[in-house]
Amino acid sequence: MSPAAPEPAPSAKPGRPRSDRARRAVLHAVDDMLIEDGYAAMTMKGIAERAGVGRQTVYRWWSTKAEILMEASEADARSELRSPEQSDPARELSSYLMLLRTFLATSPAGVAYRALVGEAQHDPAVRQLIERADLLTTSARPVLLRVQPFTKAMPAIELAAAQLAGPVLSQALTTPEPFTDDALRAHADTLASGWHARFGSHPEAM
Amino acid sequence: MSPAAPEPAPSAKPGRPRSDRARRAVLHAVDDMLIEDGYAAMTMKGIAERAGVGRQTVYRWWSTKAEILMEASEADARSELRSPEQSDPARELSSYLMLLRTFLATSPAGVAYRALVGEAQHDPAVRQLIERADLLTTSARPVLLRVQPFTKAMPAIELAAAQLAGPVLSQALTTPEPFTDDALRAHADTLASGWHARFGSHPEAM
Amino acid sequence: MSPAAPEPAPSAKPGRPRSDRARRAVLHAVDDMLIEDGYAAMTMKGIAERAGVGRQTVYRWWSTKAEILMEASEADARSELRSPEQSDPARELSSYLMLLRTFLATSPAGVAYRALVGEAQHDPAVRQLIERADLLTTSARPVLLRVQPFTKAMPAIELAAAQLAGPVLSQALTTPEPFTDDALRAHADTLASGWHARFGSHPEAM
Amino acid sequence: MSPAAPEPAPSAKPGRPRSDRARRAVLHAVDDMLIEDGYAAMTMKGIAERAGVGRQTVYRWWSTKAEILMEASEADARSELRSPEQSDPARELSSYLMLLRTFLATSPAGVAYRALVGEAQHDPAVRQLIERADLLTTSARPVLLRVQPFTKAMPAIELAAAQLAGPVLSQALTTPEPFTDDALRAHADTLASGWHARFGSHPEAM
DNA sequence: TAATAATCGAGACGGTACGTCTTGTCTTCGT
DNA sequence: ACGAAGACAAGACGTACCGTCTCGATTATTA
Repeated sequence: MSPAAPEPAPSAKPGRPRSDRARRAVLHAVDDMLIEDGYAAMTMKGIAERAGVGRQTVYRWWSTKAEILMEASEADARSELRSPEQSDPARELSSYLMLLRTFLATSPAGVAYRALVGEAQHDPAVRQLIERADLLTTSARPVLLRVQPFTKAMPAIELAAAQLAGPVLSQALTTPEPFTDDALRAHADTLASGWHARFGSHPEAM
Repeated sequence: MSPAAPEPAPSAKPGRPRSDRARRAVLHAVDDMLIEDGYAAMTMKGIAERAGVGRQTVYRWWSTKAEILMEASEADARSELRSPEQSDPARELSSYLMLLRTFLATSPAGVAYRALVGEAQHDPAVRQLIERADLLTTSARPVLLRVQPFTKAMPAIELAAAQLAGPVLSQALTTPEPFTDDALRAHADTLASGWHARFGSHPEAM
Repeated sequence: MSPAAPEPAPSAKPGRPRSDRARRAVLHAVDDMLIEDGYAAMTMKGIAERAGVGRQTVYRWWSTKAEILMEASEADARSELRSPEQSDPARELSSYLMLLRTFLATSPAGVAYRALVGEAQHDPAVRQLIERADLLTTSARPVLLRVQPFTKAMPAIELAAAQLAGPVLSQALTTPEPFTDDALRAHADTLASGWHARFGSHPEAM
Repeated sequence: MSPAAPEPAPSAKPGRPRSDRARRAVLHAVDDMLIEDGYAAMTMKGIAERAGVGRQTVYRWWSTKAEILMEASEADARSELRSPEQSDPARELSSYLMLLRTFLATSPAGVAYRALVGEAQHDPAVRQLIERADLLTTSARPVLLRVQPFTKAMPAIELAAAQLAGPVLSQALTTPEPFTDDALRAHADTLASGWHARFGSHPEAM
């Protein structure tokens, strides 16, 4: 009887709206399959089947498995790399380094990131995704900004971030064993010294 | 009586010996195709056809295209990363860094190395090849050994190599632009200072 | 209101339906290739390419080239072996024999049948196809049923069919020259006599 | 002077003579493999390995597996199809038919013959081998010659052989079950009657 | 006693079909 | 219009066999 406003949705577009159920199913499938089978064994076909979703639905919203993986893991990656503020500058560096090392070595989002960096070496489109995300600089920046006031000559943030995080990423990508805590502390010390730190809250400093 | 040990054959195996012509054709094909088409577009089928070689012949001697690429580029990579001795320690570090940066950015062997590091993230077998080669430590070691006498506290070679080369490799793998010469010099300075170097203040120290 | 038999769809299955265009292209390709190149030179790969069809599409609907060939030629074979009714029993036998001889020697469907009998000796699956089709008995039966009333002791249809058609098939499979018309008439006479026929000399005998 | 040229051998050729050991090993291998794995699964490679013989050695003496199989089985086939003389003409025909049926159904040489007839439909070279051997006429001829005096109108030997043996071969090649003894006796009777036999030396005849 | 020559087993060679897999597109139905 | 199902053309995968070739070793005849 009601005049029946047939306008159930705030979405102005006609037709059936995108199914959020399908979107989440795909993202979860990708997350799971990466851990269970690895990146190489993941296929668009497999993802669609695992998600219980039509193949075309996947292709409609994403071009490659890398793109899906990016969307599935980027938020996690950023939040997991948010290094909490520390009591002193030396700790800022070393606790960030440990966070990063563990993220790359064991976190699902870290595994995803390594896979994406790998794929970026073969596929220019993935390369752009990785460059845009720039996870290293992005995650190191807050730490460096907190440490900067205590140093006399830290270089530009981009270089400093590479100096800080680059060795850890390289290690994760090319060697079997990640750095120990001691190694990371030594690395932090080297950089702190190199940046002419006066980390003056510590009386003996320099 | 018999004056000679009856050691007649250096080739003990029966059957037709391996064709060196085929081996070289495959390695050259891989080298060329990587530059022309990129790693992803390279296929075992394509390599065999390009080399004018049977498919089975490729599979007989190599398991994956990564393995071929490794054999094709490893020697080049090692020789291209042999950093010539410099007049002073500061130059040792920075000229190695520039060599490494340019190798990764433009050398065919460097492109191959990046592709292999990429593939190592997807394939454990390639991962082992990369770990065994350990190009960073191997190439940085001679430089570090020459610099070490001038520092008071350089850490273990493995860590020092990662500190030195890691940022350059990470940059090459994840960002669009390689480091400038200035940035590399700044990085060298940072490490030298961090390692408590007494560079040059004692020029006679050499 | 209407009871409305809710039988809207003959195709209950979801998904894209089978392409009849692809099916016919494959069957035609097989027909042509058998004549042009022979059975041994036909390959699943070649059939797919000749038909302009994906390889998987062929394998999806047929297991072997023999299966395709069977489907492509069975209908033709049956219709070509339908021997028209004759004015007298002696003619029934001899005209069927000539039909069969010429079918096996020159008809494309006859060539296909010979190839399939050949393959049946190597592949049990093809063997079953051939056994199920039982072309000899099937094609001879109508002839024998028309002749039977004029004989006193024709054996069971299966044996009679083998007696009638077996020599012609054997000849086609193992010797260079097919039987002449005279030979076939002599064969028909032998069987007619052997079956104690009182053919036509006594038309009222019916 | 020369006390008899030392020419002990009909083999005038220089060089190492053909190894009879290798020849027999190949023939045995083919015999065994046909029974164990079937014709289709036999390969030149497999035969060589099974015989413990080089691949080239096989190709040196035979072109195809069919040729080897022919050499391996022809002698057996001929001797197994030598039908012993019987006490009366009716028995001549029926005991030959039973011999032939059992040969085709169960004898290794019979299996080989069926495989060769099969291959002959695909390969003209094998076709010629089969035509030259003409096993049916060859084996039926002695029987027919012994029976002929007792018939008034047996056709030419080739046709008579096809009439006699053709149904049995066709049955063996295209149907699952071979003929029973009764069926073969009925077939013999039909032909005998058809050939106007007077088999009359036997009072009860006909 | 050597030289010559054809054989032997072994196994790599360039090719090519096998049957399976994944790709990205398309075509159908039901919601 | 979207979503699921699944067929479509294309083409790489790694394996098997093809028939040829190249080895070193063996076994004959001829000089």
